[in-house]
Amino acid sequence: MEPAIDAAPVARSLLEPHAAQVAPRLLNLLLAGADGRIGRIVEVEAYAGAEDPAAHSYRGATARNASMFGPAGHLYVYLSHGIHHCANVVCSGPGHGVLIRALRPLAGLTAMRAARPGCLRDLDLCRGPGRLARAMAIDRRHDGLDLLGDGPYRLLDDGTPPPTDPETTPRIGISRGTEKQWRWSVPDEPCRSRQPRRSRSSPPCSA
DNA sequence: TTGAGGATTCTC
DNA sequence: AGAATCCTCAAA
Repeated sequence: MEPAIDAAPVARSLLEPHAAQVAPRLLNLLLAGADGRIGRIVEVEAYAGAEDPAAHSYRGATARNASMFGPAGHLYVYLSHGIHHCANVVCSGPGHGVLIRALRPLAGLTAMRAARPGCLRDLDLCRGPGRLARAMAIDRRHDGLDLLGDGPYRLLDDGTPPPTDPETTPRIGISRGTEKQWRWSVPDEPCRSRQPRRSRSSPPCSA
């Protein structure tokens, strides 16, 4: 048996206003879903609407990204590369959202394993945005869903504060806005996503 | 109507 | 390094 988890809903005011302000606050909160699946948020990225060329919302609202312009605390889910779904928490800034990039699995591991056949280690179940959406059974049907109500997916606080010294790095997998240090993660957390493959054109890591 | 380009992951 | 895989959006 997994231990019971005592957690309370998150206040909507936590998601105001700017995604880059909100993102590090989400570290160590819980994402809960169907079949008792719960994971602790250990890696996030901020996307900030019209001021952020890397954001899907950069050029304004479209059919795909409409939920990014809706109420804070709702989900924005998109399909990446025609294969993987990725989940964001919408912030109050227009077109702002926080991409959840990795979770540490806490409960509902059986359901997560079943959703991710071929995943060998529990550490890897939610290690990456596409993987965690799969493990939590999140897809485009959940786009726009409120995470702060009584819905099937909820953002919860079990009293664990965000880290005082989160690791800060550039965002992963984008081609514009790469100068912004808008990726945050919990230090020494094994369930963070892998660093991207070093691109041919970028200089090797000196050592 | 067309086509280039993905907020990724897995395998070779 | 390359593939899988399909939706989105800007441009024509």
